[in-house]
Amino acid sequence: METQLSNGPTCNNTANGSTAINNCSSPVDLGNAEDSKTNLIVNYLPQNMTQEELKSLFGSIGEIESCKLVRDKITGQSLGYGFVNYVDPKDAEKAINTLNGLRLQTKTIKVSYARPSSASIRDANLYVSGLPKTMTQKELEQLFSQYGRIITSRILVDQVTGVSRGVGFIRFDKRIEAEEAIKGLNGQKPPGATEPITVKFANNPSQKTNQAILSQLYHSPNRRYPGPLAQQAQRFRLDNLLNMAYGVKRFPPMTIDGMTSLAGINIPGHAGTGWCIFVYNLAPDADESILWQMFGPFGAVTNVKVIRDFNTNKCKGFGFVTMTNYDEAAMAIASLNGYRLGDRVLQVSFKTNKTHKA
DNA sequence: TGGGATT
Repeated sequence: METQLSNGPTCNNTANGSTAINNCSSPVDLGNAEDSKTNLIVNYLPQNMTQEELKSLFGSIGEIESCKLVRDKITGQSLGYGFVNYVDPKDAEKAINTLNGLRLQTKTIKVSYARPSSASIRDANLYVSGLPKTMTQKELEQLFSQYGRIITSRILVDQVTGVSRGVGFIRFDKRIEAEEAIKGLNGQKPPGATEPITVKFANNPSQKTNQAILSQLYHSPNRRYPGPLAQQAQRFRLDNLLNMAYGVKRFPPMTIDGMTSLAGINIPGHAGTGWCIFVYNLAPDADESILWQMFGPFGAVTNVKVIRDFNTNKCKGFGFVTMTNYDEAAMAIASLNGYRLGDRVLQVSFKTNKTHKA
């Protein structure tokens, strides 16, 4: 077993082999008085963000009527967006003004009014390939805007060079608009282009998630899970992120649910606080951040604690991590037990009732 | 040949 957190806390990476040019158009105003002015959709959430963290963040603005993080029905993985419905429309507006564009980890979240849920707005996302490498996002939108209202657009670029990969996405307001755009533009040459473009419906996001999960579960040799570990090693939880956000955004202090109240982790196997994991053979200078970084990629982590000597303040060699979901905790244990951190091989298991005296 | 916006 040689799973490695190769670059440690500062490991620099992005999710895949490509990144996108600016994908955030500004939140749209509601043209329809019947539309809700309290219900928001929040996009581009970090993969690991939990519903509770979403609620904590948006609850700092005002009273929330309901809040939902959208998850894959099968795997439970976050699909990276959610809904926040406020009691007061003024708070919804304030949340857009305050939180839209907030950077969380590698993401820049987008906060906008949710459109009324309707079958007509589903599956309205197009995959476009064969674009001229010189085509900008604005030009792409101009090309497609004749077919309807564009909700989002994006052009994928090479991660290293920043050059367009000739591939993009267009999300229309309505599926019927997307259908018309396919009819009108698939196989056509854009103005000035030498090659025709391909326009088709994009894949469904949850399918990809399922593939990724299955790949992690069944196709990784030797119980290694390089996806989450290598790609998401630098992920921090909401409290870290909010500290960063304070410097930029200035919203009122808040309590992070389930984090400040979970200091007493010594209660063995205590029900209701999640699954407690014992981590052994940490270095004397280990701190909480390394635990967040190692375990965060596997799912919802509510608490970490490094046990330190009272006098020296050095780590006694072990610590604890609490995770909300059993399967995520089990995955973390399977992946991280035997993991080499520096010159130490960690032992990771569910916490038992043993006492560990050092 | 590819990000992730409708509960």
